[in-house]
Amino acid sequence: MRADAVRNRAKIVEAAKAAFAERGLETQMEDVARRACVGVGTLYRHFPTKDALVRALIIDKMERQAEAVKARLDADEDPWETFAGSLLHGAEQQLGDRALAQVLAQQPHSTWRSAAEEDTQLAARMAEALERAQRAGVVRPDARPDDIPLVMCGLGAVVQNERSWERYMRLVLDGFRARDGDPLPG
Amino acid sequence: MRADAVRNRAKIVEAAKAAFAERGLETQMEDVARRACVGVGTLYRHFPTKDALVRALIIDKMERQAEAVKARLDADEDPWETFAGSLLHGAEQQLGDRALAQVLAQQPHSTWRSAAEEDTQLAARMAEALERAQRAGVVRPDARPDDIPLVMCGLGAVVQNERSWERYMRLVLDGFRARDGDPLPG
DNA sequence: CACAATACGGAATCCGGATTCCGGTTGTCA
DNA sequence: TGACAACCGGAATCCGGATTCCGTATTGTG
Repeated sequence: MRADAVRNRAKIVEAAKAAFAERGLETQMEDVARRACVGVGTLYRHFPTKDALVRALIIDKMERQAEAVKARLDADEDPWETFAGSLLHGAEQQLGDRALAQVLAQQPHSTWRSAAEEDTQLAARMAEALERAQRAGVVRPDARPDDIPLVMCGLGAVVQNERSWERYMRLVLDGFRARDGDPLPG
Repeated sequence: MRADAVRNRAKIVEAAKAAFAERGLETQMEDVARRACVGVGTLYRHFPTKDALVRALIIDKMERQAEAVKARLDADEDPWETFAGSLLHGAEQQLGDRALAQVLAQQPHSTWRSAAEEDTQLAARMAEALERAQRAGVVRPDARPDDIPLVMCGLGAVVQNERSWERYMRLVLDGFRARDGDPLPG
């Protein structure tokens, strides 16, 4: 790849990250190009489609998140802290990236969203965090790994709309903690 | 208003309800018109804008929901049942209406969404249900009325994406029940 | 240094809807 | 029943963005 092409690609990715984080999915390709000081044509030579661009950004974000969870698991601290901390970290991630929150909350993308979650092992690692917490007896035993996407999905909506996402998170976390009451259905 | 105009308006409202419930906000004005066996022009004479049409449908849904909550309050049964039942009823409502779920989960509409909630007294009545449950000691005392929209907003996203919305609801409800642990922030 | 081979910019094109317009109908009232 | 206003249908128009195209400008190779 030619040197200028490499340089431009980097500029584009940076610009796109910033733009989508700030404005969300409505960000226009021209905005990205302008921010990157590049023509739309160039943008399209690097990413054939707006969707492809978004996909790349999201997968990148998820990889980072997966790493963060791994770090927590490796540190092997208090199981509850590991679990809750990972979830809260994810929430902050969404708070700082409108596009991420939108993708997590919306349906049309769910196909590759879940694919990405698995590819990046994010799902597996979160499951591990959950299981440890359950073994330690600090999370209800009837919680399941796939309850986590459930919560992150809801969070995506909350983060975009309401100011008190932190109350939401705490409420849900207390739901995970709960031990009395009816067991979860299905 | 001329007789045929009245008839057409009714047909349009019915068609719109069905179409938006089924397909969500992506429903096209022409689809609605076709279902109502009416030209787009007619549709536009009754509702000046797609947005106006959606607004009308949503407000209607909320009114019904407000009535349902009132009915529960009037019945004056077990406070927990009243509270949880109202929330679950809302969830079912969203399950049966893609557009409703989308509006509740998405941001751009939040302006008139909240307006509608207040107009229809839905907010006030949910608050009442919450308070009763708190007085009865079955809901944590640090929960607040505006935690409810939070949850319904998240639910909007969950309902669209994941199959197990019921697990989500139960988890959240257990969060409301919780009494130990840290108090909710902010 | 000259020539391909690659990249670039950004105006022009394309497209999927929403919204408008107007000649033709229908309902109503005297 | 006749006249007129209120309605209709749906083709034509408009618009915001994504995507394509092509004449130029850069690179790096012999």
